[in-house]
Amino acid sequence: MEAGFFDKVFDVVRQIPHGRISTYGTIAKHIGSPKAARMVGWALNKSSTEKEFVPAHRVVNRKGLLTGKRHFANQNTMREMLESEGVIIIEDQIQNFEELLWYPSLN
DNA sequence: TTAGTGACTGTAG
DNA sequence: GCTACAGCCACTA
Repeated sequence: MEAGFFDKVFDVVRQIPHGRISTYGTIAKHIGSPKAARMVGWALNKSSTEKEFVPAHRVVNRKGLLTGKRHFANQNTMREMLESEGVIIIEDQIQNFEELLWYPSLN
């Protein structure tokens, strides 16, 4: 079995530390396809079917905007989960976004 | 099988 | 700074 694009995405996303965030492009680039950022979002959408929890709420677009919140059960879920981790969000926009941004490290 | 769609990003004007 | 377009891969109908 080879890890597909989705599996790689899940693996990277699960490495995001508590209270930190990352972006679709950063993850896609880490996997090897910077232009396939869309697929990262697609994978996260499917992540709800994964047995192991995937912190999809820690992944936002490059502006620090919660563009994926509408894919959660409730549109407040994503913000609430992030806030519970200490992330400050105002109108779907992550504050101190650049400081919280986490870059995947090569294992 | 083909066509359409999607939680995005980088480049160009 | 903004808008417009192309590229990327997988899934569904």
